[in-house]
Amino acid sequence: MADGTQLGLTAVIVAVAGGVPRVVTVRSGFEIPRAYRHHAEPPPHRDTLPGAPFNPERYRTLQEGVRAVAEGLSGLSLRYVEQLYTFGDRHRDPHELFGGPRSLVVGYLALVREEPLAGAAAEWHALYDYFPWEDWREERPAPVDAVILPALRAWIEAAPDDAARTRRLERSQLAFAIDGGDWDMERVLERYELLYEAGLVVEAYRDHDLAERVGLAPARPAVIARALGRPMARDGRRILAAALERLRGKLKYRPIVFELLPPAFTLNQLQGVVESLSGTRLHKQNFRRLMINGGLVEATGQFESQTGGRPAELFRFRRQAIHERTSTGGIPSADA
Amino acid sequence: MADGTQLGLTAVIVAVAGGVPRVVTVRSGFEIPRAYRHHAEPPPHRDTLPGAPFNPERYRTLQEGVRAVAEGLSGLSLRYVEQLYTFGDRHRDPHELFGGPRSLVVGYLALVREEPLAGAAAEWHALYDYFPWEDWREERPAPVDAVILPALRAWIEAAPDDAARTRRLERSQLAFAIDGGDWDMERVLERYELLYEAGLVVEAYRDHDLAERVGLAPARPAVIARALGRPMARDGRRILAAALERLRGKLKYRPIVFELLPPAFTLNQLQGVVESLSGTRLHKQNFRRLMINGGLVEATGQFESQTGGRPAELFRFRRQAIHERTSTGGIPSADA
DNA sequence: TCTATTTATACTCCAATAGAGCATAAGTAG
DNA sequence: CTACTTATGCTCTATTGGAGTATAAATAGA
Repeated sequence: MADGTQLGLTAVIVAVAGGVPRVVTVRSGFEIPRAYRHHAEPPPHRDTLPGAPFNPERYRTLQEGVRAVAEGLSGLSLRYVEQLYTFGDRHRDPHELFGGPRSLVVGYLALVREEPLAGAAAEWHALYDYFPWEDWREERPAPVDAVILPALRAWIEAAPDDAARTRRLERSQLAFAIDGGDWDMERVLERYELLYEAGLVVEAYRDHDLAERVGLAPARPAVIARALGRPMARDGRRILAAALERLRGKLKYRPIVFELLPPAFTLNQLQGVVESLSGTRLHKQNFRRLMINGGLVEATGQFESQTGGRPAELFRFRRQAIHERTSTGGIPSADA
Repeated sequence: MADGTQLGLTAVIVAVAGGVPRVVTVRSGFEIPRAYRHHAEPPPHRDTLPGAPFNPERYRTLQEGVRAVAEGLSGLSLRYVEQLYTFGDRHRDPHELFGGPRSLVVGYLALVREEPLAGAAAEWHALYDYFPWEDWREERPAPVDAVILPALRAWIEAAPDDAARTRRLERSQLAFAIDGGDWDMERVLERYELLYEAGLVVEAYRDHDLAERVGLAPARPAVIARALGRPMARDGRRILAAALERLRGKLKYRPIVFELLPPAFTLNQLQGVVESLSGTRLHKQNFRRLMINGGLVEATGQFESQTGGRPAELFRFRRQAIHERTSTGGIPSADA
């Protein structure tokens, strides 16, 4: 921009296959500028969300812009696109730390049916590799008790004053259900941000370290307790967290899961996709009841026999359901 | 930006007093560039949302940026700030149509307790002056049946082909409950966008007309059925619609109303604020039950006697309620 | 062929919640 | 003292949501 900032568009492209939610990443083209080579090695991790600077001459809307970029990089056809958030914090991007312009990124969520990737440099990665603390389908994720809670307690204690301590404690309660309370599956972004601030994800270290090496005031404390999850280039994981949060929130009241499924599917497949994204197990019979009585799906009369048991009827999404206020679109409660 | 776009920050500052939700506007400084004066008069309507270009040197985050701008222009202290959406459609801004750079705007929602405005050029305006079809507290708003539904039907008929007709019909059903169905109070932005496209708000005409005068391809059909509601400068009403939609959506599950109220309030005041924003009437006894049993508020033991009847107990917000998963934060159902 | 196992589907039970209304309390205005 | 207004307490009932039981229809292996 005229004022020395650059506007980028970034897409979180999500698909689910075999109960595993995945996201498209591309190889990062980031190189540390020559002038700074003696300061630092290139960051070791390169998973990058597909994106590009916005070209205002070419595209009438931002959404057209991301669509073109994301479809170009991945070779996929996006079935659903939704704006997430615009990120513009200083010092969370190595480009900027090495003297590049201040970068602003508009993040988008895109849903597709999983297919092999055409783009040379694009690949699918399991979503929960980036957020191992978010998948509660099998059991309470091990890192929560083993790493996160103790580290958060230490971080709370280490607050500079009482007011800060209280704030840290309240945020930890809300995001991670520290000291009892319920874990709210939707607060994905809050959890990531807290882990970043508490120094539990590598990106916090990277940003801090780079800032220091190029002589800028560190944005965050340098205390790194332990790195959790697979990192991403730039601010990628933060955008990804926003995407998962939006997805989980929307599952409850808008029928967007169907964008991830083939035209005909069994109720078990449907449930599997919902569970994989929401990160919890659901009560099968109630899920059934909700989908059918809620009018979200209708039977096709055809059957799938590769179920490993009794054949399952194939259903299709009832498009009219969108117009019916009763349909919650939804998710029943979690189930042990 | 380096690529000929400009990034602006815009705030929708909302307060409620006496059952009337209001929003801060400033006088627009927009002048038609000299070179184009012979083409057009300045637009007649000047209500403008407070905003300014983002200064990346000065502010570490976008949120710091809007805060400073909005507090500076209004003299208010913002109690709650939340990013809404980033708008970047071409041809929806007179600045751009007259040869200015492509403008991108990050919209924010801000909540305050209503106070007199210090800023010279800032003033409060009733929110529903801009969206007369959104206030269902007293009765079904007159413009819906008198203007909107007939005009939408004509617009649907006038579609260029069958596919477009179907799309227009489905969107109208969803947004305006055309042909029966329920009016969904939350779909504020969808309704505004539809009215814009159907030529029922003056902004559509303004954008089309300006585009034509400066020799650009018209972005929208020129058919203007009738102008509804008070217009705003630039893309203001669209951002305002996004703000109201977010507000209505959030009322249901996050306790944000309290940001609009004094520290102690009667349940009737609380209900009045919720009703004024959600645009519906609620069942008083059930609202009471939900607030108290849900643990959202606690009695102070003090009483307000200026009620016109039996004195009402004053309550305060229970901050801990945020941590309790049970509290819906919420709104009971509508009530005739 | 028979049996164990797996998955699908139907149905029931019960507790919690939400919508609606009635009744009473405690003020104010005439 | 009466009529009216708003506040507050409580009940009744239909709906919904969570959990469990029972039955159906396939496959795999003895």
